[in-house]
Amino acid sequence: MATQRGQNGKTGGKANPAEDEAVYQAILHALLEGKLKAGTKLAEPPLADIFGVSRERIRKVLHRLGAERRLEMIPNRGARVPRPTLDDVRRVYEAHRVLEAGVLTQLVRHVDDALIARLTAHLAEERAAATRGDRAASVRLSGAFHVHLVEALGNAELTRFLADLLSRSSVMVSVYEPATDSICAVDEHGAIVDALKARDVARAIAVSREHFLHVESRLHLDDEAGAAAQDLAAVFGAIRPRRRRGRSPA
Amino acid sequence: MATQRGQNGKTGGKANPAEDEAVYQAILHALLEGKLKAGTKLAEPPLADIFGVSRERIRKVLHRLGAERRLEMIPNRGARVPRPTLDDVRRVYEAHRVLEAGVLTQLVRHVDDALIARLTAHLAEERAAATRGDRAASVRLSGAFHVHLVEALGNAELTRFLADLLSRSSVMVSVYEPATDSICAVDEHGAIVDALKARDVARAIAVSREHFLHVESRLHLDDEAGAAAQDLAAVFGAIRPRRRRGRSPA
DNA sequence: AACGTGCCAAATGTGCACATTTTAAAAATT
DNA sequence: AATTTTTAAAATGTGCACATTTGGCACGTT
Repeated sequence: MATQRGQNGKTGGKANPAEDEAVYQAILHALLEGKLKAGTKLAEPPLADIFGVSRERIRKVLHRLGAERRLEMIPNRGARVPRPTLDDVRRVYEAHRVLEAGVLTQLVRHVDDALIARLTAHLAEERAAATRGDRAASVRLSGAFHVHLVEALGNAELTRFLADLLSRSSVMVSVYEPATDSICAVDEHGAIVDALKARDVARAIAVSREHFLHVESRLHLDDEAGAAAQDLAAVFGAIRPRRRRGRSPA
Repeated sequence: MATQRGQNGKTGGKANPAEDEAVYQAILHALLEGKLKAGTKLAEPPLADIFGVSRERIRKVLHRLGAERRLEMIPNRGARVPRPTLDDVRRVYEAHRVLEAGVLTQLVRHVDDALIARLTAHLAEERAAATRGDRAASVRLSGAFHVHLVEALGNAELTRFLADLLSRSSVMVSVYEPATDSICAVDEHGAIVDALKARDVARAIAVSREHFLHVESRLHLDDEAGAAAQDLAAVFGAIRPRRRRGRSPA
């Protein structure tokens, strides 16, 4: 058997329903991790080769990521990792700021001791990570704080919006690294909790606003994203060693 | 030629790139118009037959609509028009309310005479439609008012969020018809503009909040959505008269 | 040597032929 | 007769074989 078929010997076989998700998660993870540099071309044949799945499998995932605006799809020209403008980043941060203002407005009507306790506990975690010098944990917990705020409302739609914004901004930090230190200062998060505790909407919003503007002001263009980014199999650690379907006559 | 092929005689021909969009728009429009009742099964073969395109074309569109959460996709079991719970509708309205609170908070910082003028003009349109008794225009303009508010911020992300919520709630009104009269009272819209004019954030938010709660309170279950909904070709006015690929032997 | 033109390889897009699963209807058993 | 089992038809999922388009490279012209 010279030519390698999909994954099982059958012609139109179906088989693994979770394989789509695996490929999707792999590419998404690499994207969120910042391993895929902006402007990188994601061609179907090499990816199919790397993951050891059929091309249509890759194709479906790529188009899905395009629909989620995580990849830039150009008709007849494939998928590329988007190169966000500085304005794009600002727009995302502004949207996050506006959304959180609404969340806080609604949240002061439902604050109870349990919520304050949870947020306070989270602040302790953040401080611990900060003093520990664990930068990765700091970034993660910093984002999680804002997630906690929306989740307190228990509205799946709003939670989804914020998750969308957060994932998008986390991609962008790889291009416009917003700070050498932590993304969000723990003190500012603490100030938001204090304002919530006092049921002071105006102050909570003001602090939140200042907080975001503070982060935005630190953004600066990291102009090393010229082009390059020719890595590919190196990004995904050669998940499955499988060669492309050979054309050898016999 | 007994069996009808895709759309051109070729086997793997590509051809019309806008045909996907046409089918997508047709189904989306029928969905937003409320012509497709909740729970209706959208099978691929009949739709391919109706629109006169290949099954994979339909397939792609269906999955896209599923990714947008406009259709309920069940693995190996196809697509159905979702049957939103009353909680689902409330959640969407709440999200809209919270989002608009944030928008208004940000908007009072940027109000100028031009914006007030535009909103006032829109209010005039709404009143005209109301006194004219044009219910369709009233519903449309009522939604457009909230769109105007976000668009004033000039943030594409926020505009997209609101458009998403608005389209979703407009689908739901067909199930839980929120009012026999107009969706939004023009007076309440006017009150929001007044508060904006006075740069009074708190009042603007309060009015907006009451406005949404008012609409939500009118929601009631229209329990005729048992099942039925067996229409199909009737919904789409038999866009293209083309019979399915026949199995006739000769 | 610089620019424009034509050609060839690679990549994307699409219909089709199956395999698999689901759904229903018919048949058989209790 | 009602319920379970069997069976066939319909529908969904997937790989593959093309057609179409794109991009680059060689060749020829000015």
